[in-house]
Amino acid sequence: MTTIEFINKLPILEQELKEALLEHSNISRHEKGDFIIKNNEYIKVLKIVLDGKVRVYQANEDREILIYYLNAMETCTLSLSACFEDCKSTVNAIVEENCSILNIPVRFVRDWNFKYKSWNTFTTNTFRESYNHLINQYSTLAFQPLKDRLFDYLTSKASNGIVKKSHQELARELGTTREVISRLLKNLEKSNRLILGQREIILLEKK
Amino acid sequence: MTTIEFINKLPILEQELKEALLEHSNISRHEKGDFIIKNNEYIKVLKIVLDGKVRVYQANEDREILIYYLNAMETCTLSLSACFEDCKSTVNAIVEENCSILNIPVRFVRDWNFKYKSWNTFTTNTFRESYNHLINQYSTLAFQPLKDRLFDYLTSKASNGIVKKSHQELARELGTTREVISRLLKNLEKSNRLILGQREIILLEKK
DNA sequence: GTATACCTGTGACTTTTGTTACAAGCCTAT
DNA sequence: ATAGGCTTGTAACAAAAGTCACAGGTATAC
Repeated sequence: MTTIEFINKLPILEQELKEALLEHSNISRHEKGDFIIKNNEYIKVLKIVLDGKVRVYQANEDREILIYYLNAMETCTLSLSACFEDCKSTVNAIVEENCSILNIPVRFVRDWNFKYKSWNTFTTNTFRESYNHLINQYSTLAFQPLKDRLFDYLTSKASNGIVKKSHQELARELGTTREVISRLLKNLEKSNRLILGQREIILLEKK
Repeated sequence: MTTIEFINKLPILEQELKEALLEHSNISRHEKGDFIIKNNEYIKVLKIVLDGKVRVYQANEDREILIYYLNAMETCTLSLSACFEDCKSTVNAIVEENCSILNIPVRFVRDWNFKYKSWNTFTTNTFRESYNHLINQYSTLAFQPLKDRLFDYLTSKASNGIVKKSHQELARELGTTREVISRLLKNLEKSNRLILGQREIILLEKK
């Protein structure tokens, strides 16, 4: 995707803003495994994924937990947040599928926020949606047993009832370890809620 | 606190905005135990606490978890979020100390966001700070054992090394049950990290 | 093919957290 | 002073999650 194609997909009305976006942003390409953002590094640009897929997560010594995935046309809310105050990242972002990223220096993002109405709407919506989503994740984490979180997560990620992920990946996404996921999946299989394959899980319940 | 006193404490520059705030907002007073916001109700006003204290939390059948406290001069980020899209609350908010609340109908909040620069800064900062705070809470919840979360929470809430809360209150704030908190506190006492009293916990470590 | 890295299964055990049940202490209002 | 409600303690048990150790399967690259 080119910058122009991207801009035309955004709900942006102002011609001037379109030109500013073209002038001040650049596109970078990244391979699977590249780090886009590292914990404790300063964030200097707003990152918008044009295509591919990026995993944004927090890590402690031995475990990780997913904050969000960035898919095509999605904006990294944390780098948006950083646009309004110089700060270090508290998360990592790693490329899961080769991707193109639109980079916009933070000062423009900040300025445009009051200058262009559609940009203002864009940033506000990004914050709002991310915040609401995170609150839900938070109380799910607090209240739901892992078994349920796992099953719901599979349901949400399935396409045609199939999830193509390894147990290790699921563990990283749900903040636990591989063995625990394997055990829970096996239990779910025994109760006929899914079928396990090699890097493949077939769900037996419709949404 | 009056609306005018409040407005003068805000980092608001535009005279016109000050007048609009005065004209379109109202102050309501609430007693301890009142619900300000209930789960599943529509949010129609932005709520800013002028004084007193409000607890905003999520609940499931038998447990609760704190989202945030609103103290004097603090804004309910979730009601701010609701200003930009009609939606139901996913949380409850209950008055913990008698309070005055400034209520601003959502349509003004939305309009002012692009009309007045200082209001725009105010809303953006509110979102940014809340989002960053919640991300931290999230990974703490995912990775830290309850014992550590409890101790850190006590440290953060202590004034002069003392926390005046019952075990039940702590359980509600940390998303668990009273018995669990009692047990963990007793362990912490045994390892000389604090001293337990009646509705009082004396911390034995400096920050 | 075979080496290598990833992927899955699983038993045994530990730790953490939640549940149930009950006893007793403290505080406040009448 | 005493009743009722909140507060704390605690044992015993159950369930959930994490850890360790090892075995064997699968896929891919050379």
